[in-house]
Amino acid sequence: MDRRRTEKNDETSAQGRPTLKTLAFMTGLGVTTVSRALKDAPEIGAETRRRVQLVAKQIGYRPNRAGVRLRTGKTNVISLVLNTEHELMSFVSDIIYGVTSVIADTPYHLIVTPYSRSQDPMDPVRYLVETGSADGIIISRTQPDDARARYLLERGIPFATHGRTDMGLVHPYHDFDNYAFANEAVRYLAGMGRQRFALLAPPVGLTYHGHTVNGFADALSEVGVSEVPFNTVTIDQSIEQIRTRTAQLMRRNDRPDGIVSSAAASTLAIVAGIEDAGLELGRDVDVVSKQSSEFLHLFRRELFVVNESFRLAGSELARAVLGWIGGAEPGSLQSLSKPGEVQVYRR
Amino acid sequence: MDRRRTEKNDETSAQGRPTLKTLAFMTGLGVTTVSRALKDAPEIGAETRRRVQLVAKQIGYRPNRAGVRLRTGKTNVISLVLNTEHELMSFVSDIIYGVTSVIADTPYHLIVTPYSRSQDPMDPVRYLVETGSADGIIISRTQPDDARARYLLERGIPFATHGRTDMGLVHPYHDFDNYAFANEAVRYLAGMGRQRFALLAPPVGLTYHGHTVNGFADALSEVGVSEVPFNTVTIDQSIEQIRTRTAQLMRRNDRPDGIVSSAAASTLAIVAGIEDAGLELGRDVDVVSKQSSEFLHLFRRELFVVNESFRLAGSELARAVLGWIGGAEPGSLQSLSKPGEVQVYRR
DNA sequence: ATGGCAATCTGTAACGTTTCAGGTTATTGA
DNA sequence: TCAATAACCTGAAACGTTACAGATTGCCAT
Repeated sequence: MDRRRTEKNDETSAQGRPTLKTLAFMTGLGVTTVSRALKDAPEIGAETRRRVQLVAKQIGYRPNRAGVRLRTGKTNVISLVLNTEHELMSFVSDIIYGVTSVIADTPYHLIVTPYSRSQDPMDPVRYLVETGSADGIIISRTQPDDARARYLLERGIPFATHGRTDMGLVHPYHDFDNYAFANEAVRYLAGMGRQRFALLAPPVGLTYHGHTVNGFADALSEVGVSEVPFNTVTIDQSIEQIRTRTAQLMRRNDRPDGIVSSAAASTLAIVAGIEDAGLELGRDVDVVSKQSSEFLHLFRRELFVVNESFRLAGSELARAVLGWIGGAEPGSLQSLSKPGEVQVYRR
Repeated sequence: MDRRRTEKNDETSAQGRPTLKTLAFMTGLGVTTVSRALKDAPEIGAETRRRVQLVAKQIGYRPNRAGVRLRTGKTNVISLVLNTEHELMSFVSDIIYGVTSVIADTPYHLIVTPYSRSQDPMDPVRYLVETGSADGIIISRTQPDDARARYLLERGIPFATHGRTDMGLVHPYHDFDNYAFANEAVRYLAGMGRQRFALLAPPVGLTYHGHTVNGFADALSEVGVSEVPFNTVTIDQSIEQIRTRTAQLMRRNDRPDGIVSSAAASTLAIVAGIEDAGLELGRDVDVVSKQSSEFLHLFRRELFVVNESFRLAGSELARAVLGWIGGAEPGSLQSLSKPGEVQVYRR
């Protein structure tokens, strides 16, 4: 159906929402002038500018996104690309809140672009670029050699990664210092007299797996304690797999007496596994875990935790992308969040 | 900057992504014909239709969203309106996954429109409608007399609510049967011999608060047991508030020996409160809790749980909105999810 | 042959915006 | 006084799409 107004050449514009044409008619100016007045162009007289802006405010003019997008290619959209299967629950909500809090007083909208386990992580990114659906992109599950980052860098599309890459290319990112986390966790436990350490690491392939493993290994050798490997189990595995594997581990003679866990949900499974093996948290073994929201202390108050804020990650990432879109140097839009103190709840 | 191609009247179109004009040139047809051929209009010859579609597929033609939107007003966008402060963590991620899984093989994009505690919940909805930013809207935290639903109904904007309203107006919704949940929870606990019940309810004002309270109260009188009121504390309160209040409650002489909790996160606090009071879960008191992901059994295996799937809610809501947009009767797009059996983990 | 009709196809205009290439005044300098 | 100039303003075109209102062609009944 054709939405054209009944009057062919209407200047009445009583109906529908106001456009530049409406403003032009109301102010008696040309559409061009109105357009420029609204964006503070210098060749518009100061009074005209004020007048136009006043009227625009009064009648609640909002630029039509489709018009702008068609004409300029600017979408005013930031896309958050998420893995539907793997992302941690709190990750998604917190990061969205972080992003939206930054985006709130800008014309940007946030669209969520999902991809599933089976898909190539490049698919959603390629889709966004090929269809020109976003001005900026936020990606997570970053890899050391990340095809998506390379691709986006090649086409000059502003983006930010949650986690760093390691390809010698510079781009905005936000990351949590997982090296420091794992390192300090080991030192903390060693300081309590713990000797044999296990690490439940992030999935192999993601950059922060390396960071975590390195921080862990370096601390082990620095304080002179040994490792009991978790083998192939990572925080990406199911609760049941982690629980079973932990129980196995805890039944060995050389079982760990200190465990470092990279995710709060996995820590629940670890503790369950410990107790399945008939051992007691805080007596037979201590656990330091990352968490992104304050709830582990309710679970077992013997747990030691380090907080990682995904809300902060979301806002930093949004700031980074907007910064890049706004012309800032990509290299200046990188941030690394340091872990706080290990927190104790036991009393 | 003007993005116009270098050749004023180019039919070469080697650069940029293909448009209808490109297709028209390649097939030797008019732009109109191509447009109609792609949407299977009947007045286009069968062979022409196939030819155009073949070429379109070959060169990877994708309609320009801005063009379509400007011309037709169709945005191909569904907006999920979220309260930034209150929504439960798992709620957000699961519902997004549910929505995106349905939307995945449609041209729709999902945009997340946030609003904060301080804002009128109408604000984001009004914004979406006034700027014509979405073809369909999903809202949560539904109230019995919901201004947003009324508003959207008035302007004929397709939407679906998570939770029902109670205004005598018909619109799509998805809801979990919280009446049944609370009712069955009480019956279950009463069946174990529990006598004095407390309910940690959803926030007053939301429709499902009423459902939950009614299901709870009806069961109490049906099985002839009494209530120990939680008073003004609801699942919207902070962990600490719930914990403190629970501890207070548990120190009373007529303390509850059966508690029904409407949210998993709150249940953590309830258990902490119970233990703060020196009591033991499973011995002095039993708790039935809703949860949206399987983790409470790891927390305390004495907990009884009933699962509510927000992923299902997300997909049902998306289906409902798309159905309405597609012309289905709003009344036919309502679904109510029944709680499953109370789950036991204790062994 | 001719008028009518069905089957296909097409050009134009319009959605709301921005850019380009001027146009109109008033003012300045000589 | 007159040309040059600055300061402001403007119409037209274009982004990619779809609806409208025809064109064109071939075929059939008369």
